[in-house]
Amino acid sequence: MALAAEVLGDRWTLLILREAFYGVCRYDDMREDLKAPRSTLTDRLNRLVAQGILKKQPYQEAGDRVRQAYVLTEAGRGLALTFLALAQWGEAHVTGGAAPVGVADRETGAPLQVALVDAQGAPVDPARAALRLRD
Amino acid sequence: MALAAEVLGDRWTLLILREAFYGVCRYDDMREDLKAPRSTLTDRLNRLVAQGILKKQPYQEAGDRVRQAYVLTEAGRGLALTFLALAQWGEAHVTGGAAPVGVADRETGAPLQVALVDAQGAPVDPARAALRLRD
DNA sequence: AATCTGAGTCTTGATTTTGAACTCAGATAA
DNA sequence: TTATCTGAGTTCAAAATCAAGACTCAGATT
Repeated sequence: MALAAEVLGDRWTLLILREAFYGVCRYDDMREDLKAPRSTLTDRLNRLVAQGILKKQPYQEAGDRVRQAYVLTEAGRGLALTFLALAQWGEAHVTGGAAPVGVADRETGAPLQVALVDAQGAPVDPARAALRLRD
Repeated sequence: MALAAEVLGDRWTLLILREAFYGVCRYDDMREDLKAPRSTLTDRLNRLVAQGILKKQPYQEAGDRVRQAYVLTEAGRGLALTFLALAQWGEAHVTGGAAPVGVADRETGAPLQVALVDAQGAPVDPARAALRLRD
């Protein structure tokens, strides 16, 4: 988990990833949303690419030259659960209970939750969880 | 989630919380584990206390004066799922697949997982999740 | 030829972080 | 009583990092 801390342990990186999950993938769009300084944004994006969490994807719009988009890689998409858990926490503990947002199914709208489950899918209290060496 | 980023968007804060989840709660123990500079550690601990994620708890060992321990509050413990999800991600994507650790039940040793589930507890693909405004 | 735009780089002053030394309060030892 | 030890911090100068804004560059448009 030390490496994971290396990845997420930065305000801008966290916000950039949130943008990426929202589907924002262009430099200037992120810059506008986040109001991050250019040099910082460039630095964080490059770092995320080097870490294999984002990748540059060339794209071209009609009557314009080729540009780069930053999109989540497979590993990057794997962080979704972490972000959802964090959003769920913020909702419950930061926003004073009067939670304005929740996690829901993109298509059906049904409410979803991040939870700890055992091999049979039965829910387990997070207090019971511990990191263990695999056999 | 912007506030959540405020909380977690810092390398030392993330590592301090990991220590807290491991049960380390004394200033000097953390300092030794993390090798963080004293001033930074003091600053982050105070910040976490101000944010209501840790609390100071006086304790006294035999033949010693009263000291402060830093323990997770209810809100702090609520971050467990986020950390477990992060650990699970690190395991799968950072540690190159050959994962040495996993999440398991503290008592029975049964393997556990952080997962996205619907209201009935059935697993859902994280790609389907979106943040939605509550009705 | 002049202008515009997305995506950067460069420069410079401001803020943060670091490491090392210093402080403080109570317990114990001499 | 004076000295010493320890956990838990402060304080301070030097080093690293960040922010804001100006500058660059390449290709499309006027």
